[in-house]
Amino acid sequence: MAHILSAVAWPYANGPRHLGHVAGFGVPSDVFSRYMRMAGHEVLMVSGTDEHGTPILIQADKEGTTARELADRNNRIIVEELAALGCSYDLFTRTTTANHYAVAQELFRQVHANGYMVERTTRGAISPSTGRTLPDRYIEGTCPYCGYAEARGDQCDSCGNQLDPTELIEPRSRINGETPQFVETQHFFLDLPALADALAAWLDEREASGTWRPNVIRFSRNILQDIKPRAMTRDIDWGIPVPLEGWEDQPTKRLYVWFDAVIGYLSASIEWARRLGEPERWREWWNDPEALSYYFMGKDNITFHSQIWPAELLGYAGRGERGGEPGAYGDLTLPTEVVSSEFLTMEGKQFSSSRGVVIYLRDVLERYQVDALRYFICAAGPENSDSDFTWREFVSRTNGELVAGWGNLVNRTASMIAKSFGEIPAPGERTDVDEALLATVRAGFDTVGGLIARHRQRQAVGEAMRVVGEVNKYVTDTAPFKLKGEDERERLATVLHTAAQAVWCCNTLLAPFLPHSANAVHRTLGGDGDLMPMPRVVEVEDLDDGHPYPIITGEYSTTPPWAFTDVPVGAPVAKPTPIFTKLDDSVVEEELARLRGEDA
RNA sequence: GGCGGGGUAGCUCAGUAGGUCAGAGCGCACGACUCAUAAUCGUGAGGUCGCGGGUUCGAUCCCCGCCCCCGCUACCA
Repeated sequence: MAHILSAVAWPYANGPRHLGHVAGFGVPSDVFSRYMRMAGHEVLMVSGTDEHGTPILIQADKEGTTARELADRNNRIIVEELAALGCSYDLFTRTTTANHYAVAQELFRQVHANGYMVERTTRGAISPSTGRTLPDRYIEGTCPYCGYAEARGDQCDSCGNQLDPTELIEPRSRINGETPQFVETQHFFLDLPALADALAAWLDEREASGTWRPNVIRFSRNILQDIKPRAMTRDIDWGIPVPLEGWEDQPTKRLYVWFDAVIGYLSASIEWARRLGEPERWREWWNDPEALSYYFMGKDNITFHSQIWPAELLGYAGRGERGGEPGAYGDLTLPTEVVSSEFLTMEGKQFSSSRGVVIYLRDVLERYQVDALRYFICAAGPENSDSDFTWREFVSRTNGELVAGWGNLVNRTASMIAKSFGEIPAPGERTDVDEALLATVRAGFDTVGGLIARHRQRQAVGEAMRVVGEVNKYVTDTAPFKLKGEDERERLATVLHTAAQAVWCCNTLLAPFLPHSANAVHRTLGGDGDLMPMPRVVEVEDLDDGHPYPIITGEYSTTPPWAFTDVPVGAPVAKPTPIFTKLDDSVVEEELARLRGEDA
């Protein structure tokens, strides 16, 4: 048994999440966490909404509200949709808690004290009317190379040249059109070069473990090549104050949103322990060198998890070339594995809320079964390369695999049992066919479990479905529906018991992927209550400042073991109702019309 | 431009440290069966494994060149 930190990327609180988001981090992290709990490990799964940064501020301005109000609203939306998806967080919180502020400031202070946070004067663009940093992306103007009038400050979309915003002809703010001011400004830089050797040593060790996905480790090594100090503060009035004398009171200097967002993994762990009433409990996942940590995210986040976050941890511990010592949190463990997904596209195009190429999670959850979506993501998600979501494939996988394959197996098995016995029958003597099926099912636990542990969920779910296929074949071959004679009664009982036993176990194999329907199947076969625990949304108050907000949490100690368990002989089985809903082909056209903006 | 990923049956993809490696699922055709949401089971057709060279007894898998698609390129998160 190990302590496993399941660290899930923090969704940015600028609106509801779309399928690309949950395919990248939501579902994979939940499958992994649920499986690890079933396998007997002590899992701590944390995340929250990331609420600082320029985009939220701008959007709030646009809507005539405050950043805080906007964050409150979007936090609630995201909490509700992730809970509905069944993501079993121990704590899903947010970056605007007093606890998070304190933890982020503690890290900054110690990294600074250890000498890895250096002050520098830089030239940057600010908005003259607000004094806020104007990120390169928010400046546009005429490209000096090709004359394109709407080049962005970081890159020209027309000719592809990389730009410096000062090169733009007639630069203007994309936010309000004003001319940006290029000013000298003081910022703190994380001295990544001073931590580069330590980072490289850590990556060497991680690479040697052989478990990282190849593209992730390669990319991480790559960005280590020309590593430079990176600014960790911004001129902005929305964020965490810089906890140093002379800086604290400056209303326009704040920590860079990415500096604080990754600290959320630690602060959420601490908040979880505090809410539990055992405030030091988080240390089991963070101070024990044997503890394992897995970070789930989309590939656009790799830099922050395989470089910035480990650098912050190394700097905090004083493990760079300048030495130093750990702060109050002690020596914190670096990521065991950065598990990055690729991107999900949508009918061949990249998701884009602004261009309307988007399917929001909540819309899907409103119209379709949550496990149908989870199934699609597990079976066809962007695990090792980009993958495409199409409504046609969604319908075809749901109908062909979930409904006709798995759901129908449950249904035909339960129907026959209900009709012939009304309860799970006790088996008579088993034949070779029966034993062979049970052996196949038993072997499934090692195979499927091993694949999930290695983050090969597509193959894992495929393997589980292959076992389902074997059970369907068994039912067809043994043809219990033909065993009608009184002298065949015992054989019938044996066959139906074996089928029920196999379905019972397949349900366990599929439970990390399909937790909601696992509960339905469980009851169909006479099980008591829920098989898989579900997260719940709880209204809480900030532990330090009383601000109310919703969290996702749960009691997962009742998680069933990842093992062959006996189907309850004698448990009543009634005529079943189908677990999964078959989708009409018209869904495809309907949804495509919706995408085109026609109301269906 | 740089870095990375990918181009394998109609579709979605797996695969080989080079020699039963030409595969799976879906779709299609045919057959079996009827317990089940017309679900299930079996059989079959189908591909010069992006293009051109090279190394080798032998390459889809290694090397070189080329074409095409996609992503990232670090102060948006």
